[in-house]
Formats: sequence, structure tokens, C-alpha cells
Amino acid sequence: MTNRQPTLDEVAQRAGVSRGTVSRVMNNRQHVSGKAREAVERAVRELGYVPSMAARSLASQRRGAVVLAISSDDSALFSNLFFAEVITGINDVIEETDLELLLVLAASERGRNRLARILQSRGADGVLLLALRENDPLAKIAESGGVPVVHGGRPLERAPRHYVDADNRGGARQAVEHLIATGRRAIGTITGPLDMHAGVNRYLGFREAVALAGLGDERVAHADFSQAGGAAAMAELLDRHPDLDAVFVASDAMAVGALEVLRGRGRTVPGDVAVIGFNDIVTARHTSPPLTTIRQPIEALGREMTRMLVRLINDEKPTSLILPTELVIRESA
Amino acid sequence: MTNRQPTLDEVAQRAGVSRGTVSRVMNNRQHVSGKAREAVERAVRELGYVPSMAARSLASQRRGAVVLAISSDDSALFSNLFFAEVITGINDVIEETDLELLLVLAASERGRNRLARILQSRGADGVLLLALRENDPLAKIAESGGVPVVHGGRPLERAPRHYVDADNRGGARQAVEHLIATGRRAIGTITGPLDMHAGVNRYLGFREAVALAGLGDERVAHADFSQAGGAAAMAELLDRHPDLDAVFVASDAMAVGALEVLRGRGRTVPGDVAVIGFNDIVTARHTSPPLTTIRQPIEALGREMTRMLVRLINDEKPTSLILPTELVIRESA
DNA sequence: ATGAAAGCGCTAACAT
DNA sequence: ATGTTAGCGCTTTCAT
Repeated sequence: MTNRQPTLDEVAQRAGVSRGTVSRVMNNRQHVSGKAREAVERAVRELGYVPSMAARSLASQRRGAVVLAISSDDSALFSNLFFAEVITGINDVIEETDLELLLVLAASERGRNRLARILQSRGADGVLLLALRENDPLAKIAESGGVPVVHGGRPLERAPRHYVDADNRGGARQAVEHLIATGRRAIGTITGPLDMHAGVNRYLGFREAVALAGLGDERVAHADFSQAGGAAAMAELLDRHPDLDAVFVASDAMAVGALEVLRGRGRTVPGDVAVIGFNDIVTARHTSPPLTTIRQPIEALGREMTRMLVRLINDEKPTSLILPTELVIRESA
Repeated sequence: MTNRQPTLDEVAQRAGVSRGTVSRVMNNRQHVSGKAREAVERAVRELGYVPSMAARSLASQRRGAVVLAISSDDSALFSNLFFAEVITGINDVIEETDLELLLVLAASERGRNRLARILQSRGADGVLLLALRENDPLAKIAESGGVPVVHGGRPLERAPRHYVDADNRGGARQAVEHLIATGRRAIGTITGPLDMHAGVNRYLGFREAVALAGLGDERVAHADFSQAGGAAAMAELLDRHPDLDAVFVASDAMAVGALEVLRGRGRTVPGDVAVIGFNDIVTARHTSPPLTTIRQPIEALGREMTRMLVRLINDEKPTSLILPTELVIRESA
């Protein structure tokens, strides 16, 4: 059980070659003859040799690991399937590359310090950051680690150097175009917070689409992505624009609130008012009626973030990415 | 930026002591005089010294990390807030102990091999396993790593050596007792699969509670924890026992299906039939009526699993744990 | 209580 | 193409 693992030297001896050669084989280097390579591979197999990560990273000065840092109390991120999906995507790429994935929940001061320490101790070759809010201190900490950083989603102000994001604007446009295509004309929107990138861009997408169709863009209420906020905004919208026949709601959570208000006011959905959300949270399937919404390519987001990070670690120069969204038609629009 | 980190030797020099002493201080060892300790601590602070994990693990033969391995395609685990909560609990303890957390999705053959390699290369000091299904190959792989393993939840057959589980049986009993306390007498149950530990034990809890109250336990239908299964079982139950005035459903997903059938058959909830679920998934808040259910202490589960693992790593002999559940009263019962 | 010295198992630079 | 030689930065005996 606790049989000491064989070392590289033992493999070298068994294969009848030098340690240098074994090392070269283990790292797929060139300058190794076919027979030498074979001999080593056999020895490795026979001995069940697995290189020691610790020794390897000490000697090579790289860790063979990346860290995924999360400001976790952000429940929008953590709930739903978001996290599961993004992790799945990340894992796909991690598996291909033989890196390890370190998970750090860095919501608290303490967690942030941990991240800082890990980076300072060269505990990781790169950092993956998810859906940071405005001025999240994590960004600076990650940046100061001296290793590449890739953001999933982007803060409003300055776009990070390397990010992957969903096409919020395009998704919003897509949603409104669907509304238009199904005959709606008095289209309103409930926006998210306009100090968030997603909030702003979904609003811009709405405006773009109505403008393109020659419709008015005056039916607007602002909220905060929450269900309660969505309900309040829906009430406001209905009061100010009784003619409303469709509403693009910038998050599913808000849409749930909107649906409640609509029902309370005796408006049928989608009969009187069509409703379309954004995110495709699980709940969207279970509202009544089931919510038509815009789905983000979350697994792809994880995958592309990680690919980008791997490229950066290998000193390539990848470019930031925006991933397309998808319209999921259910019954509310 | 890429200023080389100071080494232990530099700290020693600056503090005017030997490397041995610095090492002892860094690891909170005794046999260090007050002044020596202080001098070292000052030097550490001034130099911003952070020990190299790689060197440390190479020299000490331990990794300073534990791995959380997941058979991820199990969506029951990954959806809801389960994952978020259990991770939060794990992270709490990890933070206290200065371990690192490695995440390995080991659903595929490839993922499993990765786990095996990590363990063989002494890449982790312990393994956390979550909610494995029957005969999951992960159990053996983890076991063969030569490091301690802690299970969250337990397989039906042989209980693992070290596990933390929720009190499925007690939770079920609690649910049924609530039904009884609110005046129900013709109580049925929709069980989960009886080849799963949770399935069996929730059923046992039901039987215990009705027996204790002198009620019959004949109103039973079996399903598979899924929404569709729950719907079918509800229909069956209603057909066979029209007198039913309450039902304990062994999972919220099934309860959602049951609620639909009840509505379809014109039975009001909780008027005609009270319904109580198990798990407290997010959706439970949004069914109509909102679902009364049994909540598992998921964050505590993560916390206790990790505590147990840490103890095992330190060669202590912790005992397995069963954590109490909580009744969440909403409107369906 | 502290210092000195010998590795931990690998990679990388330099020879050959 | 392969062998040789230093380390990588720490922990850990063993002395003292």
C-alpha cells in the first residue's frame, strides 16, 4: 500500500539510460532516439512510475496548476447551474493539459489573503476569475501575482486585458427581435443595474433592436436583477404604459417577479403581454407559463477561459472573446 | 513585479539565525526562544517572505492539499445550491488549516485516471468524495491512493470507513410527524429508489413515524427521485388510495411532479392533500403553493467532512457523523 | 535552543 | 542524441 513510488532514477537504471533521457521522455522533448524512448516507456510502465509533482515544480519553477478564484457570496453566480456548467467547461480543458485546478473561495478578507499567498508562493501558474462585481479587490490581487489572469465576464469600467464574455448586447437584441417577429409592437424593458456591464449592454441591445424596427424605446424601468426589483419595475411599467404588449426583462429572476405582477393585474402571458427573460436559470422552466429566455453559453465560457489561460501560460498572445447567446423559446413569448 | 521571492535562507541571514530556526518558526514548532522567534517574524515581515509550497512539499513529503473528487454528471448533486453550499463548508475549514483544495471532476474514464495519477504522485494528502452512487469506481480509486478518504453521504451496501451523512431517516420522521401534528391521518409516501441509502432511509423514517402514531403504512408508491417519476407515483397513489390526505415525498423534484398531478386532479394543496418534500431545492420556494420540505445541513456537511479529513491526516481517529435535518415550513403542508 | 549538513526527486544547462 | 552536474527551497536528522 504505502510502497514508496519509484523515482526517475530507478526508471533510468531499469531502462539503461541516463536520468536526463528519462526526463526528456517524460516531458515529450525531442532529441530522444526511438529505442531510448521505448525503453523508458517500458520501464515506466513496468515500474508504475508517476513523476512527483512537488519535485517537478520545485525544479522547473512552475506549479502545473491554475486557480479558480470566486467571490462566492455572489449567489447569482453560485446558484442555478452556472457554477456547475462553468466548472465542467474548465475541467474539460484542464483534463487535456494535465494541469491541476485549485479552487479558492475569496469572498472574505481571509480568503483573499489566501489567494495572495498562493500566488506569492508560486502556487499557481495562472488565475481564472469569475463574474467579478465592480471594483472587486480580487482583480488587483490576482493581477499582482505575476501570472496570467483571465476574466469570465467583465467589469463595467476598464475591460480586463484578457476576458471571455457572453454577448449580452447581442442576446438582448435577439430577444427583442423575437418579440418583434411575433408581432409585438409596444415593447418595453426592465433593465438591470446600469453600473454593471451586463446591465448596460442588455439595455443597449434592447435599444438597438427597437430602433432598427422603428419602434419607440420609451417603455423602460430600471431594477437590480432581483425578483422583488423586477416586480416593482413591472408595476411601474404597467402604470406608465398601459398599452404595453411585450417586455424584455434583463434577468430571469426579475422576470419571475414581473410574471407575478402581471398575473396580479389580470394580464395574461403571453396573450396580453409577452415576457422574455435572460440567463435561463432552472426556475425558468417552472414558472407559469414557462419562461422564454436567452441562454448564455456557460460551459463554453469555462472552456474558452481556460484555453485562453493555457495559451497565456505558454506565452502565446490570445485575444479576448465574446461568445454568442441562444434564444430558448418556451411559452411566455 | 517579477521580483524573485525571498528565500528562507535570506530570512535566516537577515534575522541573524540559522535556517533551521527559521523553519521551526514557520511551522510553529517549539524549541525556539522568544527573541529568535521575534527576529524571524520581523525578517519575514520586512522581506515579505512566503514559503515555497513546492519546496516544502518535496522536503516534507506531504502536499498540503486535499482533493475534492466529484462524479459530476450527477446533476442532482450539481444543481440546486447543493454544490455551492458544500463547497462553502469545505472552504471554511480549508481556510483555517492552510491546505489547498484541488477540484477534480471524475465522471469520465479520463477524469478518474487523473485522480489516480494525482494520488499516486502524492499530489494530495486526502480525498473528499461526494454523494457517490452505488459501485462508483471512484471509491476504489480514492481508497487505493494511500491517503485518508472521507465520504459525504454513503452508499447503500457497505458504509465507508469515514463518512458524514445527513439524517435521512430522522428527517423523514420529522416530516411525517409534522403532517400528523397538523391533523393528517391518511398519510402516504412516494419513495425514492430503494437501492439507494437515502431512498431506503427516508422510507424507513416514514414507516417509523406512522407506526409510532398508530397509523397505517400501506399508502406507498415507489419512484426514482425524478419529477416525472413523482408525477406517476402520485397518480398511482391517488388511484389506489382516494382517501389520502397527506403525502411525504422523498425528494422535492418528485414533489413538484406530485403537485402537478394533484392540481390536474382537482385536489387542493394543502386543503385536500398536504405535501411535504425533501432537500429544499431552490425550486421549492417557487412552486404553487411553495413547498414545505426537509432541509439538509449541506454547508455543515462540507465543513464536517473536511474537519474529519484533517483529523485523519493528522493521524487522529475521528468517528463518522450523522447530521440533523431541518423542517422548512412553507405552504404546502 | 540552535546550527550544520544531508537530502527530497526532479529539471536544465552544459558537456560530449 | 545522451550523459553529467548543479541546483530548486525547504525539512529534518544529528550534533552541540
